[in-house]
Amino acid sequence: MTDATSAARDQPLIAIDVVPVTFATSDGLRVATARRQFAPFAGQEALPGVLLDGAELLADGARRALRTKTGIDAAAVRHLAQVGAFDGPSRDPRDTAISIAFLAVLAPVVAAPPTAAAPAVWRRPDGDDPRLPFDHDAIIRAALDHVRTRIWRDLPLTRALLGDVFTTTDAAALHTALTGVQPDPGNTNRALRTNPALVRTEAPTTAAGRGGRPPATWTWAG
Amino acid sequence: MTDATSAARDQPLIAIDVVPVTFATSDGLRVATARRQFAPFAGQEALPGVLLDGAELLADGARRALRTKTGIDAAAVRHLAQVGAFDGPSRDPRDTAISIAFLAVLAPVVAAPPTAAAPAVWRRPDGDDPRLPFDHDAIIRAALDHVRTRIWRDLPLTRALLGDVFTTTDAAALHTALTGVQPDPGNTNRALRTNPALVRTEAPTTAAGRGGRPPATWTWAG
DNA sequence: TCAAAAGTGTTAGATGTACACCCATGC
DNA sequence: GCATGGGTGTACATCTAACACTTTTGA
Repeated sequence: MTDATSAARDQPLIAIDVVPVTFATSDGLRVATARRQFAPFAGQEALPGVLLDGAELLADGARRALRTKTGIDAAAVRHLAQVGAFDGPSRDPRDTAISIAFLAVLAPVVAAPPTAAAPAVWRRPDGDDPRLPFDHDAIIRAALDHVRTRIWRDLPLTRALLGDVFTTTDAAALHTALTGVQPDPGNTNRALRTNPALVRTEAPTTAAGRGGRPPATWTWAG
Repeated sequence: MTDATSAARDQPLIAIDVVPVTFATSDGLRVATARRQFAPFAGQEALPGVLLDGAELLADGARRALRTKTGIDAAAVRHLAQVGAFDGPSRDPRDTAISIAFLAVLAPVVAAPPTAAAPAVWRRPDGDDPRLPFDHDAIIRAALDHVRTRIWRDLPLTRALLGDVFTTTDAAALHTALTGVQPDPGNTNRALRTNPALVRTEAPTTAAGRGGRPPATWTWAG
């Protein structure tokens, strides 16, 4: 946005790639991919992505990628955050392109095989699935790092992951999914109790436990 | 990087904007701007920025912006970090354009009026200079926020700001410049002494103090 | 009543904050 | 020696981690 010569129009393509993430205590963290329709890498699973439109906002491009590539509606997006811009000659064999990556936290979905209307495939990010094309593995790593460093500091992000009502168990499971270590249940409860952003609810403990005392449930103040 | 139709080429322009930052105990934090040569906003001070070239890496574009707009050579760049991508219809009156912003930490410069070869104007970020065009004020805010949240956690960044050899006073002044509060000198010294990344040096206390005990000097281990 | 799972209490260690006092320098 | 300013020691609060023990549920 500096030179007057806007004729210098051999710029890289601008792609938007989205890392769709959900969390549920039963399933842990999940990242969605979809089968690519077009070359390059047609037929392979990859992150949903689009080329940015002329007058489109970056966040709108991210929502469009979710909708058109995975069938996920914008209403299901609880949180959208920019992760960063990725470049490098090796990331796209076709054209030079930069990718602006977004993290999208979605409401957890019922486990279902991908259909034509909802072609998303949900996978564990640490699973040993086949590696993704482009630099999508690096993008997922950056997105999860974004989450790891901001959980409980970024309240909208945390709320998007846990939902409006959640249990102590859910919070502990999220911590385990992100860091790999499971926190002391007692300390977890105390951290939630003393968090001014949370209030305890009397909501019935949703799912049937496998025995044991049902966990406390929490909502967000304000 | 998704649709096969690479004919969809009415994408926004890709600009690279750089926030050049230096720190010195005597001057505090400084951000450089340069007078724009071209429309829009020709003649006004703004962050150095360029339109990305076709095969150019983002970081290379940032270095080119520094060189061509402020006369700062890449060798003076101690640290370069991506801050984020900025969009929005109001940010450029000419074309739709997105900007990928970089933070560039530079070796402190001797205070000198801008020349044709080095047209950079160094200003205090919190000063009441006239507001900058585009969304450059927001970009500077984001870049400084990037520094504030990473200081002492991101060692290369911290080292770039303080230099290879620095005094306890320098570290305290950096803290003051970033947070506005000046830390307890005793605690500052202890924090440096117990930081495994630092070693104490016997370097002579460079500048003549205004009286008072000269501060300890530190270097980076490894 | 037993096992499972969560909640409460308590404590040791680490970390952070504050402040009184001591030391090195310029004038 | 006196003002200036950094360094050392110490006390106190806070946060963190760990663990023993209690409570609530399902089977």
